[in-house]
Amino acid sequence: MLFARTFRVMTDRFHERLAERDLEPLRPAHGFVFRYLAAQPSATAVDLAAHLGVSKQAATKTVAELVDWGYVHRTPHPTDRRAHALTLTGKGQAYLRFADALWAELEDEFAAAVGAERLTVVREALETYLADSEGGIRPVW
Amino acid sequence: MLFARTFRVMTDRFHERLAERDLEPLRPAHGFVFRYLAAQPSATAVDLAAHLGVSKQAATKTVAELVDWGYVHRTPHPTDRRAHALTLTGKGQAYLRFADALWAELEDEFAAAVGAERLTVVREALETYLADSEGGIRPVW
DNA sequence: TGCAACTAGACAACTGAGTTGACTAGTTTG
DNA sequence: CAAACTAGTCAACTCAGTTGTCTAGTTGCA
Repeated sequence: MLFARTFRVMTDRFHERLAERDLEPLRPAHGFVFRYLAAQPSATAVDLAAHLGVSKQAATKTVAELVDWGYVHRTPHPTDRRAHALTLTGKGQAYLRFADALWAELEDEFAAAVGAERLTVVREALETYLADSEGGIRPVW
Repeated sequence: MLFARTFRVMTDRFHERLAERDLEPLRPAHGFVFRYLAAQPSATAVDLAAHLGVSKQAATKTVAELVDWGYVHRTPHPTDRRAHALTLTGKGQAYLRFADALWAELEDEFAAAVGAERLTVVREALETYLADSEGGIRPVW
């Protein structure tokens, strides 16, 4: 429950600050899309769906939104004529940088509240735990 | 992002184990309802809605489900003839104990992965951060 | 005291982010 | 080569929320 509540507080703050920027109605799930596409250039919608743990249709819908908004573009897939390769546009990359800065800000506040040493321990602990738990990640928010 | 992913992994595990018990289709949000009602006997649906950060109608729906499933019951409100006081049934309390045990199990596994000392630090850090952030909590899951 | 303003819960219609099903055209494999 | 599989698209559907409305109950103030 502690994790849940902490996560909630941080996410709320993230989204409050995001809302101040008057961007498109980006959801937390979009964050995972951006990150995945940044890490996997030329991913397809089906790849993304598997990664996100949703149906291909849901992934395709999300991608369509991001394409409409100018964050992602679709190019012909190098080897499969049925598929599109999805890549972040410059706007998408700029958003990712902005989001990273925002999360860094929130972590700074966490450090201010609990101490930088503790934050370091927390980080290490979480990284260890996640290394031990590798698998697909699906956003819950 | 670390928080998000950690949270996700733990929640997934919680719900996998919950599914093994063949209970009603309880959602993560229900967890918050149980806890709130345990802490606030005689809460009303509107109280719950405010706490959860949802509309009164959404809260009422959720309560109706839990009433149907036997976890919550409604009694006349002591002072307001329009309202119902919501309380956990024995079944509701038993579920809460079970859920707590399950979270404790997950925390044990966390400790096994990262060390009990680190878990303690993590706990303290999160509690400090939350104490600094008090406000309504709404489940994101 | 009476009345305007407010409010709890219920009912209803709606939204949107997912789901499943179906289909066509493209791909893989034996 | 053909059967089996699959990417993306379209469509219908689900469900956990939303907003709007309404009636009866409550509060506060003149």
